[in-house]
Amino acid sequence: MVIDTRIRIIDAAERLFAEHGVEQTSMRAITRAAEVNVAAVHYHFGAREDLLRAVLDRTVSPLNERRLALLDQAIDAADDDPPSVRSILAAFIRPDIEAIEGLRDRGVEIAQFLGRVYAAPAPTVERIMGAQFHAVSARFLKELGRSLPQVAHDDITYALRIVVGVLVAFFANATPRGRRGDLDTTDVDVTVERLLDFLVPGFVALPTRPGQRQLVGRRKRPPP
Amino acid sequence: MVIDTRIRIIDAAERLFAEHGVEQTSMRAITRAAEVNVAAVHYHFGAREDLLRAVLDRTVSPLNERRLALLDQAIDAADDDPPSVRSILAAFIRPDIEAIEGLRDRGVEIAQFLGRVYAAPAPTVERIMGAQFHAVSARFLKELGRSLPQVAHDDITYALRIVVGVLVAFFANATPRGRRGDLDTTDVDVTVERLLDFLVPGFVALPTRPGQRQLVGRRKRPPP
DNA sequence: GTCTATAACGGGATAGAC
DNA sequence: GTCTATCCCGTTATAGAC
Repeated sequence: MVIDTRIRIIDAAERLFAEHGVEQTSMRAITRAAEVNVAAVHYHFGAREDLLRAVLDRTVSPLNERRLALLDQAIDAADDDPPSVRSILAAFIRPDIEAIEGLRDRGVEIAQFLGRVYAAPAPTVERIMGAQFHAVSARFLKELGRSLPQVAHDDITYALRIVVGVLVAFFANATPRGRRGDLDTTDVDVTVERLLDFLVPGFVALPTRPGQRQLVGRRKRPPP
Repeated sequence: MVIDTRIRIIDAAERLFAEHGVEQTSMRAITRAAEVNVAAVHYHFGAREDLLRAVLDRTVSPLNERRLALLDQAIDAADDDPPSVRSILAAFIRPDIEAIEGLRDRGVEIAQFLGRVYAAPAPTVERIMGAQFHAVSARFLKELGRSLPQVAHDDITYALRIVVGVLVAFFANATPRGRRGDLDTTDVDVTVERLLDFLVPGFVALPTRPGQRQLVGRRKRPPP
């Protein structure tokens, strides 16, 4: 074995999926980039979708595991109190920002990849990741509900969805290697805090129900 | 002419682009749906990208025109003062929400279409719409800068990008015809206000420069 | 204006030699 | 494990009959 064909294929696929999108990347493009024969990928993975599964398992699944781990940490750190909305959202956001930085060393512009996967998952991606995404968001919704007892469940769902959208926009426009000095993500802490500064106030402004104990800044619904 | 082949083609293309994405929609699928021959589209439009241009011109461009018109209205309504951030953002997001409702009558699930176009525009879409998107956002950035003189230009750019992300999230999850009672957009006013309630606090929390006259709720950057 | 037929190509998958 | 050769499909685009 030269360097392990299997790994070379996953590396190339990961990079090309990120760059051009899953559905726009042909197996031939992947094998060309990996300098491997077309048949090798069928030998090692089976069908195209199985290769996609291998890539998502290595690249996206760990992000969700880390999200849950950070959430548990936040809960522990808060003792018996419910953790702050900020700390919950930090657990949700941070793994992606870390990944953007970390994967640059592998030459993978993961940001746009995640943007696409989160925003408009291709049917194949949906099949593979759907259950996992659902489980993670269910867990975060539960914890957010505990920290915001006066906010209706639907409103929290809605707000978390917005968080995902913000990540998508953030990723989709993250310039490769910070070119154009555009969206600098080189300092993970700064980037996370900056996003939280924008998002947390939106959660605080969520409408509260009768026994409101929440905060200021109530919103007015327009006249009916 | 049966009903005008040209229109039938655009209608079908619009619907399929929205449903499956631009790059995933073949001309054959379009002509099948339009019950038109494959060659007809070449006769009427030329190449595939020219058809795409026709669809975007009819569906997305009017949204940007309306954005600018609403922005002008907001400026007029504020007399000589700079308009509020809320009114500027309302002008930005309202046309999309209106379109989601309006196009349902044509059977077009425009929401997912816009989500894809805004989040990760295909290269072809980028070629066609890039300049227009840039012009519109430049205009809004200018006005936001006037209304938030103490906020750095980069931070406003950053925040507007987040707004786009919020729209993307909103679109991506808007269920067809409000099925699953999920994200109800039947009342445009309510939907717009709800989004603004989440977004405006984030703008208010943007960092201000020395001569700050802005507001409360300052953020801390983490230690370097 | 609308059709059929076909050119020219790229895609995923597999059989079978090495 | 890895290669070549090939099958069969769907794609855009065009030529030419009607």
